[in-house]
Amino acid sequence: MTQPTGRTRRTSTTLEEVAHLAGVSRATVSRVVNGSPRVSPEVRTEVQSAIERLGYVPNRAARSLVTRRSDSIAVVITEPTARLFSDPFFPRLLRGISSELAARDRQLILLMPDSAADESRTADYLTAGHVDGALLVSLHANDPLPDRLSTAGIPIVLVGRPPKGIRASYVDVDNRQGAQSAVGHLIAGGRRVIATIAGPGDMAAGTDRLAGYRDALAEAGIAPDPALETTADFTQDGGSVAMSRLLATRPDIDAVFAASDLMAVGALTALAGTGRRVPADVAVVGFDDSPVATSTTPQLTSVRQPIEEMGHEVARLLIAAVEASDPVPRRVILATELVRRASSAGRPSP
Amino acid sequence: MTQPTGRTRRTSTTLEEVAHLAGVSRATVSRVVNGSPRVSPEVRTEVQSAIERLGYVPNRAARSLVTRRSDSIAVVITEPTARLFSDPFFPRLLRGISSELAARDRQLILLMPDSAADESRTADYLTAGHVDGALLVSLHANDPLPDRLSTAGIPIVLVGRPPKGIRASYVDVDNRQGAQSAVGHLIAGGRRVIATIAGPGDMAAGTDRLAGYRDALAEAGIAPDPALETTADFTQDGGSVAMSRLLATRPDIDAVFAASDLMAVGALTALAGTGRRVPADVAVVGFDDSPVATSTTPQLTSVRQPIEEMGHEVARLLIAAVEASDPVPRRVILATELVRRASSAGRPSP
DNA sequence: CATAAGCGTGAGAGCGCTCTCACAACCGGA
DNA sequence: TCCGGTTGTGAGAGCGCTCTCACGCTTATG
Repeated sequence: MTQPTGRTRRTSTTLEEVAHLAGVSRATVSRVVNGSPRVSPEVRTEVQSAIERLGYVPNRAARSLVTRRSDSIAVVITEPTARLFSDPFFPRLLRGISSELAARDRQLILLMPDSAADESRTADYLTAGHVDGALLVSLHANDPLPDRLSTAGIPIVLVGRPPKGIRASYVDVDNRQGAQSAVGHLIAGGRRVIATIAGPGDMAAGTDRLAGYRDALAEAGIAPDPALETTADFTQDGGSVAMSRLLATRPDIDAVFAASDLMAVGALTALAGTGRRVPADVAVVGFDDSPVATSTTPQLTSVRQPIEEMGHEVARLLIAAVEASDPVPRRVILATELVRRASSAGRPSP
Repeated sequence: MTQPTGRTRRTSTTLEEVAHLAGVSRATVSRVVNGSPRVSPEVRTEVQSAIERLGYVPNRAARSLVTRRSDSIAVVITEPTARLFSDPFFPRLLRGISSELAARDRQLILLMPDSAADESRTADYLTAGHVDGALLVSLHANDPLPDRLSTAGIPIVLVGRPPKGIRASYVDVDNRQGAQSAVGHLIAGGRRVIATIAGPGDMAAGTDRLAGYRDALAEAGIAPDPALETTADFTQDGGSVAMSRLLATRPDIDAVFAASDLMAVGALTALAGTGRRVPADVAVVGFDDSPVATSTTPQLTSVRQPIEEMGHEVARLLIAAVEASDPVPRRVILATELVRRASSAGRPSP
């Protein structure tokens, strides 16, 4: 065997070498590696020990070339800077996805386009067939990506309920139920003038949580009041401004449900600015149960989401879609849990 | 051409087809695609238009098989859960790395091992040659990964100065200088009894920031006092406990420099618990300039790190190492910037 | 004018794997 | 006993690409 010229190359062991050592053909080694049942037990163990002895690892590129699968999954995070950097949602989700993919022996290819040009390049990349499927993390309305990918035949699964008009599998937490339990908790604590700072109207998490808020009021027989509902952009500053706006029209508010912890923090700031005490004068509940919820004074009651579990679920769904090439969209909704802390303690005298 | 049986397959265009359309050989198309200079201008444009017309995209697997490069880079994040989820460092870093890799047409393969078994599997994966190099993000002391990879000939670059004994390229921020400027700012504000809550002694960021603290005191001619130095684990609770410990021995403290914003938040809580006012009685400065710095009352003065830039730099360094197969370790140190906010306002009467 | 030296291009091998097909060995039923 | 079926294994093609080598042509050099 002639040694090629040029720089050192780590020549890793090949199927051929394993086959030779085990005294069988390449095909048989391939069968063992891929778990085909059509191999006699004796030959199987013989091959396995050869693999062990040589430290053989299949060459992904070669396999990929013939199978036309890459065994890799793209995770696309298209999110404006602000939230991406302040919300622990993304690392937690990635962790969940990562552990599921690792367990299934898939590569996680991360794409974080941060400009329009980038997004178009991302779409090109994905449709070029370099990945078996894609997980789309935080879709904004009118994002052309889902359509482009569906057209190209690339399986996708979305994290969070997609904007209207997009037909695709997704995994979401039960935002509506979570919000309802949060507001129900406020009502149970004796609050009656309950405002909400909802999320953007073009995001499912925004509208669903608002719906849950209304559900809880309806269930308690409290009439809804548009003056108690406002929206913000999930950020702290937005929450602060929204709270001030609410207080200006309804100074008698005794509780507020914010659709994110960050907005709840903003609300706390605004409330403190008007001299109101939390929870004595106004109770506050957030959503997400992010770390910031325990760094405020008082600590924030919040709705916890099973984020890692979302990651697992979304990865599982995508792998199933890739393997089945089964176009029936599925959705998985995960339950939330209310975490009670000081910011929503019931009022002493109801 | 016979159509293979089985499910639909998206057959993408190949070099062969482009070559045929352009009336040249595969080799020439390959030259054009890879930017070889040995192609006449006429042929080049002819080929390019054929590529355009067919929407040709090279098959990575096939290329990889022959070049023995994967054009993909692993990013390994080995970090205990707590910090990963509360610290926006990671998403920001990933963004920086991602944009650099995308620009250089490399895939970002994300690995987040979350158990010992996982870590061993990660090492196996990396040494199997599936990636051209690896970026190791938050190395703990005694991590065997750098050594294993170096031995296997996989180029690595570290984020943050590595623990002693590891010889590898890395990118870090100037922790020492950053800490020094923070403490210098406290001194300039008239503070004299300045404590520090340092990070863990086995992390470079911990020891470097402590050194910067001492530098600033020395420069101002203030004698160091062991009773004013304590360490914590970069978490909020740790910071709170540490602050209480400091106050117990030195109730006359008039300023504290915490080596992370989270610890600074903990310190704020502990200070409030003893009735001390910030900044009137005690000034507080953090490190990281994370979003939490603006959600506290008062807002936190902090040392900002160019995290995205770190991501860019570290990716650049790794690609250079891969291409040059040049084993000379390099290090790049990036400057920090002090962001002044209310928590460290100078005292009215010095 | 002969020879050398470039330059642009094509032919063809081969990267490591999977998968189809052929085939030998063995089985049980008529 | 013969034959169709099953089972385990091997031979060999070929996935799409790069890269070496050879070749014909043009241009400088002695």
